[in-house]
Amino acid sequence: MTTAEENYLKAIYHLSDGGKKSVSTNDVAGAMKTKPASVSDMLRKLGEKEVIEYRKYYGLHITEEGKKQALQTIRKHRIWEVFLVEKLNFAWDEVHEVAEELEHIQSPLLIQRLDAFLNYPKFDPHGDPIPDEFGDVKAKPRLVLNEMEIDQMGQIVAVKDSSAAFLKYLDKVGAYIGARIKVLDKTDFDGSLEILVDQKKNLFMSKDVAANILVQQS
Amino acid sequence: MTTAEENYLKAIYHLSDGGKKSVSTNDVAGAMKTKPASVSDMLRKLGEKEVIEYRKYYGLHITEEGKKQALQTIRKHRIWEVFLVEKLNFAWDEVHEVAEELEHIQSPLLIQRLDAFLNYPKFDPHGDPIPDEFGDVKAKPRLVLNEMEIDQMGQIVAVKDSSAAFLKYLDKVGAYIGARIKVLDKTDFDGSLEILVDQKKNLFMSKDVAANILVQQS
DNA sequence: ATTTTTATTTAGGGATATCTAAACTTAATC
DNA sequence: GATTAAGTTTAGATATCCCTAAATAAAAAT
Repeated sequence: MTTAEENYLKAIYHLSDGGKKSVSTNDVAGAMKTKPASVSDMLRKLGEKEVIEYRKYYGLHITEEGKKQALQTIRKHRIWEVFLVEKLNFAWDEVHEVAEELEHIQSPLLIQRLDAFLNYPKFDPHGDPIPDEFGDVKAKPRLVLNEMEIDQMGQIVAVKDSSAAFLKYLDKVGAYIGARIKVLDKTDFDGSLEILVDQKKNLFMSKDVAANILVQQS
Repeated sequence: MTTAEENYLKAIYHLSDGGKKSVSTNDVAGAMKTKPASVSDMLRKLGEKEVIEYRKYYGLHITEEGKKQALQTIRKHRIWEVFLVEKLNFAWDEVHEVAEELEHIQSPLLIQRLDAFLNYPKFDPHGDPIPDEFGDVKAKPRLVLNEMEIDQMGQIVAVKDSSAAFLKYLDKVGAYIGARIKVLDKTDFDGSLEILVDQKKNLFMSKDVAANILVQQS
């Protein structure tokens, strides 16, 4: 597989939501920032390699083999992201571009050793799970914000209370679905928390608020 | 610069002995394991980019700009080698291929951070010097083997005594010009050393023998 | 000084990955 | 159901990097 093929396949995997949905030529062109004409050509090739099932004019489905290969690329990408953030002190929003290059290095031994060096991380700095070498993905654990420990990081994925008042409050304090958070401090006395949002904003939050925020740990 | 261009320029830099010698099309084809016809094409391109000075049928000279760029690629290659050996426990003779890929990752920040992470190494695992970010190369320090400290590594580069008897002795114990060594132990009493050769062979050596072996430190 | 050998370049072609423009298929609208 | 719109594919180009075969230049040999 060439670098371009790997990138297409990875995009297709994401667009198909892990193989669940059918994907169109235009979808792929959008994701890859190329023209539909270029995509048609690539889809024909990927079809021949049997990593996708391609029917002209009707879009494509990723095959089991395709999924496996896409997950290996995703695995490498996310392991490199962990390395960049944890060892080289990159910020979590600075790593994507570089990981995009590093993921194409061809060396099973390298990724195996790197994984060990990083102590077999299960999630990347964005909170996304790292597939294992067989392509198995751990479901992202979800928990209520007030159950997190100090120094744990995660991403806000949902709220329990979706009343206008609550959402308005979240908006006011700068929290939102997708925000990356880190628990800086917890007060045993009242269960209140101090949270770092997007690596910049400090936020004090009562237990009652935290109990209504669902977080995906990383 | 493309990956292929970077690789050609690096090969040219080495073949020209750092810009001292003129290089022929055939030399480059040999080093790159491509055909001379392919090289001619590439030389024209590199000439247009003014990293080499190319005269048809008469070979080429690398330019100052070319040297600078080649040294940056070499810098990246060697820094990655240090990473692979020191952090990921690769053997020094396993790293070249992977470093050959890693050196083409385009991110000045990455190499800067990696350099810091490795504590600004001056030599790669083969004992070759790592150019700094301006392309300046430290001369390789040479010293007599018995002056090395415990745990220091290096490469045998020459002998003071080149008598047949001495060379025969070296051969017998498995030491040779180019051998990679590490000082495992030193005995103060008689100045004798215990040496690891090529990461496998243990060797006891008297002070008199060690005093006749020149080593390049790394 | 001519011939032979060696080195090098040019010409033409294949693979990858991209593009624009034109053609075609399917879906949507009237 | 015909027309229009949207989506997709094909055709033809360009750029990179490689190849083989043929042509040409330079060096070596007679």
